[in-house]
Amino acid sequence: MPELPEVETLKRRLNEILPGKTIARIQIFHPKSFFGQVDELIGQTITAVNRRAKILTFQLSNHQFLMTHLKMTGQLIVVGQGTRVGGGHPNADWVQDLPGKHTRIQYSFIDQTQLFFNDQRIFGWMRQIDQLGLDQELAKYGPDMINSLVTVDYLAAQFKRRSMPIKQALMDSSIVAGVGNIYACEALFAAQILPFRPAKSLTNQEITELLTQSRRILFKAIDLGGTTFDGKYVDIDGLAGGFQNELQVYGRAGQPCLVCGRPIQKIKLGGRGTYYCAHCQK
DNA sequence: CGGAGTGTTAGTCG
DNA sequence: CCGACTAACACTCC
Repeated sequence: MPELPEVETLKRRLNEILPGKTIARIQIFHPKSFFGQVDELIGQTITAVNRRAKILTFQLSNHQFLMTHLKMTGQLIVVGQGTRVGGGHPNADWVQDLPGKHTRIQYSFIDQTQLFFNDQRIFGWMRQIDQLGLDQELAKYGPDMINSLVTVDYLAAQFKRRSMPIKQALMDSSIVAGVGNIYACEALFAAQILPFRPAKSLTNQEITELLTQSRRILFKAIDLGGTTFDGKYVDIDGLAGGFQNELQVYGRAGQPCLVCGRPIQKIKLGGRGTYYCAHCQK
């Protein structure tokens, strides 16, 4: 589930409860889910939680970092005295006893609070890393779409030398970070641009509109706490978001376009499900 | 049983 | 070296 708005939502929630907590114990249940030195983390206090692209970083009192990418199915859940806070991929682990079937790492803090990293498909990871390593990792990413560093001129320069579909260019994190499959579909619909158009074919006016709409949608999704698909879990306080009610095209194949009434199309682009309106998007 | 799923990266080829 | 394309990662649900 996690795209930029979901990760940002998670960051804000974690920042309200994790700073000041000291790691007492770490249990790794799956070797592919953790990299780095556990010893660098034990006894350290979390001072802040930050986000860049879809990556979360936990800053520690010894100037090391705990870094995580949830990929498709990762979740972070903090369980305290009668409280449960977190976010990420919505599934039954949100409500079940933890550690559960998909718990890959468990952090225990000295105040008895627990942090669980659950990840069904084991694409996600957490790692211990120092400042230099963190900088090197983050250097692979273009600026966040919601960062003002992303300008029409910047995007135009990137797009004009690429023949790949604009949707793939929009989702290419080395060009611009934080736009995943859902929000790419939604932004292209809002900007009235067909997803398979070569990136280099966009006019400056179209790029301007795409940038404006991408930002608007991402900020709105953050305001609503992200997108939660599985209806079974949307009522759980503190975990679910509300943007699923705002989706215009994603997941609506065959249903009427909310603007013109014609059926929403679904194709595959770069191996990903792509939804659009053949009439409204040019 | 086959296919699809909210993300990224390694490898290949031109 | 760059861009385009594909497979792979591992698991659950429909």
